Amino acid sequence: MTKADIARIVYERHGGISNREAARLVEQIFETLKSRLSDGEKVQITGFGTFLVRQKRERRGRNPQTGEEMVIKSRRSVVFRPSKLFGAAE
Amino acid sequence: MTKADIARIVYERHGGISNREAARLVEQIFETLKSRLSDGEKVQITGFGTFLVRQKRERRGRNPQTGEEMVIKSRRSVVFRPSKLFGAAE
DNA sequence: TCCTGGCGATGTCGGCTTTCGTCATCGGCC
DNA sequence: GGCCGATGACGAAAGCCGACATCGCCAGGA
Repeated sequence: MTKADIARIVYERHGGISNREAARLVEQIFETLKSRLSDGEKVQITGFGTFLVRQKRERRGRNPQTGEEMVIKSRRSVVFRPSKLFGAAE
Repeated sequence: MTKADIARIVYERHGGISNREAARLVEQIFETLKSRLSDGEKVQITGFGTFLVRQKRERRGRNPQTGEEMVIKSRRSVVFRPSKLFGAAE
């Protein structure tokens, strides 16, 4: 499933907006999420899950091509914590 | 940040829809995502990230309250793979 | 609908990091 | 006002991430 699929479903279910507007809305929502997460902000979508930003420390790894050890730099990552309300999680 | 914040931003930036409609849209989008992921489907939002459904095998754990060993049952989980395009991931 | 540019998946190793069970309480989302 | 999510305890097992080339597919514009 992709953004286009989501936009189509929004268009079909919502009514009153065009396909194009639906696509723009979907784009806007994910751009907003991305922007906030990039700023380090936590995002909580009740019933869906929570996006958290984690700061990961520098650590050792290796170049998988050469086998040489190298440093994986400290960086931020985004983790998703699904809501316990997800169905069929069996 | 929560669903309400996202809805407000959608309302502010999009125009032509009410606050309430914006909230419904946001709700609809995440309900759709949740539903598809619950069905085991992968969801890819280019530029944002990919949600994957993983089947995790049964494994050992322990009751944190009693210290007794117990089994963590096999189950499905959703993992999020952020796009490499996330900014400020430094 | 087509075309083109760009995004994402894939595989490799290994030391370190994260996962998850239960459950009561409280803050906050809807 | 009711429901959802965060929190913490332990430890075996699962997952992370570097580089990078290639190929499949997404997405936006015409």
